[in-house]
Amino acid sequence: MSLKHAILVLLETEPSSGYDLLKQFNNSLGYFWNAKHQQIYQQLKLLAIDGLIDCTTEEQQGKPDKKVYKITTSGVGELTSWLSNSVKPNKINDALLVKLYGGHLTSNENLLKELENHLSLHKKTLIQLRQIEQKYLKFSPEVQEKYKLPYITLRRGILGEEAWLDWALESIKMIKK
Amino acid sequence: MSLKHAILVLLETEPSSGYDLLKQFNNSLGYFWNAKHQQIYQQLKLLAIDGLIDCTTEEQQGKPDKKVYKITTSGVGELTSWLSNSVKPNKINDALLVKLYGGHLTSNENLLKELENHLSLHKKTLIQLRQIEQKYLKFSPEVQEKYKLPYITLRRGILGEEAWLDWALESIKMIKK
DNA sequence: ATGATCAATGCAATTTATTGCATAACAAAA
DNA sequence: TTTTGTTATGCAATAAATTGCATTGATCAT
Repeated sequence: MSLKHAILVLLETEPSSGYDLLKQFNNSLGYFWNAKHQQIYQQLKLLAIDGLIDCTTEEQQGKPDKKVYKITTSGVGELTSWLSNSVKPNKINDALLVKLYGGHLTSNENLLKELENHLSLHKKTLIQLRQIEQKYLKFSPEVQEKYKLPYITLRRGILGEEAWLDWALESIKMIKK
Repeated sequence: MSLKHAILVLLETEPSSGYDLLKQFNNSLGYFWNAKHQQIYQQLKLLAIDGLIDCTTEEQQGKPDKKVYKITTSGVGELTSWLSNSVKPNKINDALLVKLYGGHLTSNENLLKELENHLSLHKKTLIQLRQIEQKYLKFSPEVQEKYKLPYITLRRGILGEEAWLDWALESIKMIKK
C-alpha cells in the first residue's frame, strides 16, 4: 500500500488539502498515481491519527473551509524509511487489452471506436505533460537540477504516452486492413 | 471489476484450470493482467456459481487433481455484452515513480540500485515478449490473421517495455551526472 | 430562473485484492 | 539427504478501493 507514501511524498514538497492532492493526482500526476477522493480523505485521516501529518483548518471567503495537512517529523521519518526499501514493480490490469484479446466476439467498429476514444484521452494527456516539460526546460540549470527527480518521473509519463500512441495507431491500422 | 472478464476471455479461447490461468497471467500475459492465485480461485468459484463457467475435475498421475473450467453459453453471453460496453482507461499506480519523486530524501545509490533492479526485470520481460512475437511472425498469413487481436495486445507489451527501458536508461544517466 | 460545474469534505456499505496460513506428492538440485 | 521448486488448490482475516449517497455556497452558462 503506497497511497500512504504517495501522499506523504506530495506533502513533503508542500502542505496541501485533500482536494489539492486529488487535483494533482487527477491532473498532472495521473501518469504515476490515481486515487478517488474518498480514498484520499480516509487516508489523510489515518495519517493524522498516526501522527505522520498535522491538520490545520483554514477558513476561506466564499468557499468551504479547507483542511490543510502538513507532514510531521515523524512523517518524514516514515517516508525516509519507506524510501530505503525497494518498491514492487507496478501492477498492470488493462481492461482495454482484455477487450482486444477477446475482440473476435465483437465488431471491428466497436474495437475501433474504443481505441479512438482512448486515443483522444491519451493525446490530451501527452499535450499536457509536454507543456509541463516545456516549463521545466525554461528553468535555469540550477532550478532544473533542483527538480531533476520529479522531471524524471515526468519523462516517464511522456515516453509512456508516446509509446501508447504509437501502439494505438499501429493497432488501428492493423484492425482496419 | 474485470478480473471476471479477463478470466472469461481466456476460458473462451481454451478451457483451463485456475493454475493454468495463474501461469498465463504470471508469464506471457503479465503485461496486461495480474492476479494472485487466491483471487483467481475465488473468482472461478463465483463464476461457476453464476453459471458462467462449468467445472470438471480431472485426475492426473503423480500430480494433484485439476479442476478444469469451461465457459458456458451464458458465460459467452456475459462476455459479449461486456465487450459491447466501453472499458475504463487503465489505472496507474507506480510506486517506483513515487520513490523517484521523493528521491531527494534518499541517496542516489539507492535510487540507481532500485532502477537497475527494475531494469533487469523489464529486460527479461521484453526478451520473453519478443520471443513470442518471433513465433507469431513465423506463422502463415492465415494463422497470423486469426491471432491478429492477441498479437495487437502483445505489441502493446513490447512497445510498452521498450519505452520503459528507454526511460530507465535516460533516467540512470541523468541521476549519475 | 434553472441547471451545471467547481470547491470542499464526509459516512456507510460493498466489492476487490492481499496476506498469512495450510495441505500434499513428486522431482530435481545442492 | 535435506531443501527447494513445481503442480494444484483452498480458507480466513485483513486491507484497500470503489460506489452510492449527501451537504453547501459560489459562479457560470443557457
